[in-house]
Formats: sequence, C-alpha cells, structure tokens
Amino acid sequence: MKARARPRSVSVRDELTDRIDRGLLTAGTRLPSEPALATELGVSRATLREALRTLEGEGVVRRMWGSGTYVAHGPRVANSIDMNFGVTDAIRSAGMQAGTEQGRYWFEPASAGEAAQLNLEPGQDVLVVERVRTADGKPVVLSRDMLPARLLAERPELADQMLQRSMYEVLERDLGVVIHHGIASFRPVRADLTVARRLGIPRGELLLAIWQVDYAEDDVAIVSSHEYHLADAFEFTVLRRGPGRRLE
Amino acid sequence: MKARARPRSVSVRDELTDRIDRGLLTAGTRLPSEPALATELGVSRATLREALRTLEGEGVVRRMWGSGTYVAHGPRVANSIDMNFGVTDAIRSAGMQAGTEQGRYWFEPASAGEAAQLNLEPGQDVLVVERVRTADGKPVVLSRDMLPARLLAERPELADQMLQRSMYEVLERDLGVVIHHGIASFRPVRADLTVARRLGIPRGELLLAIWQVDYAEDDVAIVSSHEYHLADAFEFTVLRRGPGRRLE
DNA sequence: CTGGCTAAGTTGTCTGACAAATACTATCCG
DNA sequence: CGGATAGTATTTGTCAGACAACTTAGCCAG
Repeated sequence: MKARARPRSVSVRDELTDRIDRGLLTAGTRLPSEPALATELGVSRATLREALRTLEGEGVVRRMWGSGTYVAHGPRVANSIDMNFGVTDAIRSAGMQAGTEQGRYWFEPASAGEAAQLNLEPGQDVLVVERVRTADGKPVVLSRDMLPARLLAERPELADQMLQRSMYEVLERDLGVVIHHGIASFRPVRADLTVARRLGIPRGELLLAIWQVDYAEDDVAIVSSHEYHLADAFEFTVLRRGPGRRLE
Repeated sequence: MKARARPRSVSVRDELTDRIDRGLLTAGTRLPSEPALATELGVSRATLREALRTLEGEGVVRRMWGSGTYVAHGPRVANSIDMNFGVTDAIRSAGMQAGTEQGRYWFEPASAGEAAQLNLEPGQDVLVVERVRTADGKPVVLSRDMLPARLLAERPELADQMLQRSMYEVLERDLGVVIHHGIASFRPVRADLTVARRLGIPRGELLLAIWQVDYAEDDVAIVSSHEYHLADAFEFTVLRRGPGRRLE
C-alpha cells in the first residue's frame, strides 16, 4: 500500500479545493498566511506554495505580494465547450435525454487527410461510426467518428457498442484508452442535401460544424470526428481566461 | 527603474516558454535538471520550481518524479478562442493587420436585458461602441460593445480612443480596469439587412454570432459585447481538456 | 540471455532565513 | 481636530543547502 503514490502538494491542492467547494472558504475570503496554513496542513511552506501556485494557475485563488492569498470569485460555467466532452455530455448537461438513431458503421481505407490527422499510412483501415444524435427524441446532431481499425483488432464486436453508448465510455471502459484532450474547430455552414435528409430539415438550414481530433495522454491521435449541430440545439459557451499575462 | 516589478518566477516562466516557442526546446526533449537550469537562469531552485509548476498547469511541460521534466508534445493551438481575447488579438494572431472602419459611439439608457447582464439599474446610461473590424483592409467582424457610462465619468474623451485601439488596451492602460475573464456563447446566424450592409455582404450570408460578457477579477461585469463574424474569416479552435481529472 | 540488484541521477519535500511589498498604527504638523 | 506621514508589523517572494522518494540504466550473478 503506497500512501505516497501522489505528491503531497497534489493532496494539499485537493484539500484546499475541497474546502472551497464545500463553502468553508467563500469567494473573496483571505486564506490564512502561508506559514499558518502550512502548519495546519502538516506540510512545509514550500510544499504549500507549490499547491497554491497550481491553484493560482487554475484561477481558483489570487495571490497578492505583501497582502495575502484570496479565494477568487470564480466563474462556474455550465455546458462549457472546453470542459464538456462529446455530444452525450452536452445533451445530458442540458437536462435532456440523449439517444441515437440511424446508427451504422463500416470499415474503409483512410483518406489522405484523415490519415494525416490520425497519424496513419494512407490506405490503412479506419472504423467509421455515423450516428444521428437525439435530445428528447428530436434529431439535433449528425456525427461521423473515425478511429484506427487496429484499436478494435482484438474486440471487433465493440463497434456495435459504439452505436448505443458514448464512444468515450467504450474507449475508456472496454479498451482502456483515456482521452486526454482534444482540439476542436468550428464554423457555421449550410446543410447540404445528405445532411439535411439525415437530420430531417430543409436543405440550406443553418448548422454549426465542429471538427475535432482527440488525443491520448501521450499525444497519440485516437479519434477524428465531424459533427453537424442544429443552430439552435445547444447554446455553446466558452470560458475565456483573460489577458493578465502579456505585460513585459 | 524597478527591474523587480514582476516576480522573478514569472520572468523565468516567460523565458522558458520563449525558448520553447523559438524551437530551442522541442517537443519531447528533457529539460536540464532543476539544479542545472536554476544556476543557468540565475535563480534559486525554489523559484525555478514555481515557474515549472505554472508551466505544468498550462500543459507546456510534464514532470515525472525521479525521471525528469519534459517538454509536452503539446497542443499549441493558435487562435484558440479560450485564450485569445478580443477581435484585435484574433486578427493579429492570424498574421493579418487589424483595422477599424465606420466606428461610432453614443450613450443610451440600458435596456432591461443589458442592465441585468451588466448589473445596472434599467435606464442607467451605457456607452455603446460600434465598429467594423478589418483584417488586411477587408471587413470581417461587426462588433457592438456596451459598458457602463460611469466608468468613463472622469474621462469622457476616452470613448474616442476606443474607436482606434483595442478596447481592452484602453480599459487597462487608461482606466486601470483589467479584464480577468469572460463568458462567451456563440451560434450560427444569417445576416439581416443592417448587418449585411455594414459588412458589405449579401443579406442572408452565413455569420457566427458571439455574445460575451467580460468581468474584472472581483467578478464585476465590465463589458457586454455582440460580435458578428464572417463565416470563413477565422478558424476558431478550442482546446478541450478531457475528463482525465476526476480520479481519486 | 535473463533476472534482480546496485548506484547514479532527478524530482519532491523540509528547514530556516532574509528581501520586497503591502497594511496598519501612531505620530507630527497644520 | 483632521489629515498627511513615517515607522512597524504582516505577508508573500526568494534564497540556500540538505535529505527523501522515485526512476533509470548498468552491472553482476544465476
């Protein structure tokens, strides 16, 4: 049993965020001084400072030289596109029931563009999963996800699972692949004929196209996905961290 | 001359990101050991560690106990909507020249909706600044920014400045108001007649509407802005941090 | 050739002290 | 009596050196 698997500073960080989340430390309060807090938590001041530095980077606290360390008035944004991952999450966090229609999948050789993004040789097989996602029964998103076929080499039956459940869930629980981060870009488009038919909307309707590549912790590309969202299906929000860094 | 206006650890952080940006330290490289780096940079190891801790939080480096500190083959996202603030930044970071056309401003009583967002009484005056932003001379964004008139009570002439320079610059340098964070939401829309005319595009053209409220560090609302972006003017990207934080 | 062990290297933590910036208090002067 | 001012206490920032915990690579024995 290794009680010290994680660095102490991380435990201290968690302890502090816990106190803030539980309301023991409310926004604007000044924390005890560093020496006092350190003895209270049973660590050295250096370790405490490492934890505080992390919290400062996360925007949870704010330190002022000579004055003290204060709990920041934090923004808590729901359905933030940079935190909520995947369509399933977005639908659920809007309080609606997530479903799937017209799901189908097939294997095909990767196109040159897809191969480059997934770091494959052109022509290697990818699994393509296409789904119409529904919120409370109404179609809201058409998604097309591509991942290298070799990931499923040992368990091809999992492709079926991906039609039903969240793809991230299947990747993590059945394949042990954890998505660490993704890079998404988006822009408005008009529905072309194919997309319009699948979503049951008139051609030319407004859509938001999101195009995203997800990576594992070691920066290996896992999934490349294209999504077409109905314009008024969700309200996407982003927390923008301000420019407090740029002065020389 | 105060060479020590900023904490040393911040300077160290900037120095290191600089080296990475300039390619002196490429992805995957191991940094020199902490004692070595500290002497090289002329700071103590504790200070260096504070800087490294910050970089780790930003995802720039990755530290492994007993092994070393490595440059993360990280997502270096250009024009990331959650970091780049304001239209001026977005245009510049795309390597284009930012300009302004048809700028004008006026004072008017706040509508009920705006008042709620800026935390004002309905009817209190707000300054409205409307501008067409250009990239390399071509109109790309129509923006309408609203801020409480009381902010300018002492220096009404600054409204003129806001037509020329970045609004965030004026707020910070001339009024001492630093924007700490903002919450933006966006969705695709079609250009109505007024917007189309200002941007010089046909009516019904695709636009991305971004609607944002900016806050100071004490969580006081400062600016509420509406922006209409040409669909293909920028490629907005978002770094999505995956669900890898939740493990105990 | 394989397996475990040792030793060197690196990050994590501790202690104690001083410097720099800020907040507070008491003092002095108008 | 009020306000500006200097001094003092408090707090964060930095420094130095040491040891502990962990990883890695190389060596050695089987």
